[in-house]
Amino acid sequence: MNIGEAAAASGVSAKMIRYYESVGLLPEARRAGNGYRDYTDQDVHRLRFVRRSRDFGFSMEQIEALLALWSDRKRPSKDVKAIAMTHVAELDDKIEHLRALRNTLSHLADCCHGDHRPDCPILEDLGK
Amino acid sequence: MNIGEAAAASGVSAKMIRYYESVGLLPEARRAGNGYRDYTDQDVHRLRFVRRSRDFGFSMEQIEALLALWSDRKRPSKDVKAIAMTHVAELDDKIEHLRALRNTLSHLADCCHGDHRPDCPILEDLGK
DNA sequence: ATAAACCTTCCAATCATGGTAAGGTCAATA
DNA sequence: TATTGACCTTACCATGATTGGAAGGTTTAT
Repeated sequence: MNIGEAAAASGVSAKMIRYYESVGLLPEARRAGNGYRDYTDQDVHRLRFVRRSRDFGFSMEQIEALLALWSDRKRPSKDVKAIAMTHVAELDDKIEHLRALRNTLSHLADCCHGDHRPDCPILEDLGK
Repeated sequence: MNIGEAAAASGVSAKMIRYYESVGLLPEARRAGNGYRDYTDQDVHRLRFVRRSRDFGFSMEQIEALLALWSDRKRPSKDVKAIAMTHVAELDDKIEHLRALRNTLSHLADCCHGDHRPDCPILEDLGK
């Protein structure tokens, strides 16, 4: 299977497949006689795993660890859970941070009459 | 005032002050006789404005627009409010996206017993 | 035969920030 | 006065994840 077909089947762009290989997240692909990368269904399975992990917002470092655990049929589930819980905590932090920003900004905007007049509590606050 | 003093007074690092200048977010700084950048209290005020805008998560493009409005004493407040509301909407989108991820992942983690056994619904889901 | 659609590698850009290296300047101290 | 240390200058390199393009080789279909 060409890289383009593997990309279409996995949802990971050909660009990213090459990139993941170059940084060592994925092993070097086998090459066909013409020098083209050649992928199996199992490779595509792994690519989909990577894509789904990315969709969950895991960092490449975390994905590397998850991939290793995924390949190890004897891994203890607590190792996986630890990575997942760490990521949940990271997400909680980000969400809380954004929520606080959003509320402050929204409050400022509510106080701005938003018409042709120049008075604006938003700019006043930013200028403090 | 040297760039270091301006950095300390504004909370924007000297690195970032030079960077903002290089990309045109800030005008080129006056130079003292020795070639050092020279800042006034008003410059520091502007730097603080930029820093606070960054703290709010505004993009540099948005900050550029906000700076222009800030400098224009006749600006209509609705122009400012429009930028702020756009950013609130962006934040809402991000928050909602992260919240959905967080809940899905948290649910998967709840279903993982997290012990020495290898069975793990998290990896099972990622492998789908 | 030719054109389109692939593939290859290499290089550059994004955004905001930090680091570092090589060199000039200024202030205080031995 | 000489030196030291703390500044400043410009110019690169790196990050993380991704996209874009150029230049060139291969396959496939017309």
